[in-house]
Amino acid sequence: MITKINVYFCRVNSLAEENYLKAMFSLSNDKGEVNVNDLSKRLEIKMPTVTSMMKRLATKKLVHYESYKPLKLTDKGKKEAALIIRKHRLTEMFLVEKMGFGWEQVHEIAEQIEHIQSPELFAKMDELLGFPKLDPHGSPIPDKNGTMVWVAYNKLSECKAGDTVKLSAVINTSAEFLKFLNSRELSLGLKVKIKSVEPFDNTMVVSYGKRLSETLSHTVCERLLVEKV
Amino acid sequence: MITKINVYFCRVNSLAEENYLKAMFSLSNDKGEVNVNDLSKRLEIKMPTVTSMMKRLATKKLVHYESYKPLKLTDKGKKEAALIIRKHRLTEMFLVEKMGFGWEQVHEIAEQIEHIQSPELFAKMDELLGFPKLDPHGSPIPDKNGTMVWVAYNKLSECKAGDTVKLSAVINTSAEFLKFLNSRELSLGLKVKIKSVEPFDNTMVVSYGKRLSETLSHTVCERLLVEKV
DNA sequence: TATTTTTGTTAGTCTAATCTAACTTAATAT
DNA sequence: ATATTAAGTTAGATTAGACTAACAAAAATA
Repeated sequence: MITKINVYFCRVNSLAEENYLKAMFSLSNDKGEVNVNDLSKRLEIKMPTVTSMMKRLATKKLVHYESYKPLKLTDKGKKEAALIIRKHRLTEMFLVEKMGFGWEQVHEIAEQIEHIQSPELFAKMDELLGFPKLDPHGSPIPDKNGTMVWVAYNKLSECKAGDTVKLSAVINTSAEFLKFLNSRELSLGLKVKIKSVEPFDNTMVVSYGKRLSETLSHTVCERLLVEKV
Repeated sequence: MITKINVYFCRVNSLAEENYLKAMFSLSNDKGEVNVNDLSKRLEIKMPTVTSMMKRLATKKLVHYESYKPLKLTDKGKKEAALIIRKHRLTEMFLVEKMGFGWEQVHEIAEQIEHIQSPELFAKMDELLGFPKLDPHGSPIPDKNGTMVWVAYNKLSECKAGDTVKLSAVINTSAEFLKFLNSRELSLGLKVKIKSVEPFDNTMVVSYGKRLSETLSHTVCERLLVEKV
């Protein structure tokens, strides 16, 4: 006799749990610590609720919890969080690059789709996007194992005349800023040569692609992250 | 003073409620009636739970509920259900046609994505798919208002020699059957002419596209729905 | 028609996830 | 150093959504 075992939908962590993990991940300071209060504010959930959830996540070995001490994700917790962020960022990229959404439209949708349980779906997005390492904000996309590769970027504004750099990421993306980048044909991966820096206002004159002399304001250069080449 | 009103996420019906509505819709008989028992079995949820949910859906005017009488969706309930089915079918089609999934892989994923709250996402899928009226099973896709257009189909097996018909839908799709159709270049929308019907076993000889003489078994003809042209 | 079976309901329990009120510990400021 | 404020916890209530056990109504059958 065969016993039927239903494994339709094996959700390891609930939707609520996933949201706590993700928020903790993004709020962690350099020591990996988070305050109950900050978490409470971020999630718009009252502190006692947060405390009780932390106790639960601790029994699941996702969080180190000790009364009155700062919260910390365990390695397991970090990995789970990174995998959710992976799904979020892949979704955002997919919506923008493959479905024609505007960048400002996709966050809300990705907030929901990041909870979908289907490794195949996200593997397919990854494939169709060409296995990107960074999303259009320049934030790293964790890999299938939840590993996030952080590259040490420099701001373009910190480079000096004569440097040749690769455009790798963008800080504090706004729809307007992305439109500006588009209008100047500035895209991630682009090689840019710094021709001169105006000492008065830190404006840079750069060349790239077919554009041999473009001027970028300091405000713009502060928001562009580059790798030296 | 401005009062902040958060309307981040206005989920009208919970995930559980949506699943009840969808199940009721698909179990409804010609009178639009469903039994508590059948619903309970379909959802794998015990009858008392179903009863109590029905009372809740009744207060939300989604279900007509009277003790010991068959359940019925209200018009409002039917509409909500149809909209979920719309999302499910658009998702399945999108996964197959735009992302390269196999038909057998997409149901599970669509079961989750159908609950995503984002009219924009599904409008975009609809657009990218060219506003399809039928999914690859030949099931109708409800429109944005939850209206489902049912076309009166005939089985191919019920047609006679000399008829020319348009292939419009498929009954009881299995991965194997769809593979078979692919291998013979039989696709929805295709015009097929019936050359002869073998009276012994009801096998049909048909021509279509570049194939001037293909033989289709009765089993296959029983599963192909057509419109006369 | 009377009995049995199936279907549906009621009552009460449980867990997840939220809340408020009251209390405790830690941090800040006088 | 003490008083005040901020941060964190405990206790207890609430709602959604599930369950089991027991009962009631309707349908099927003898």
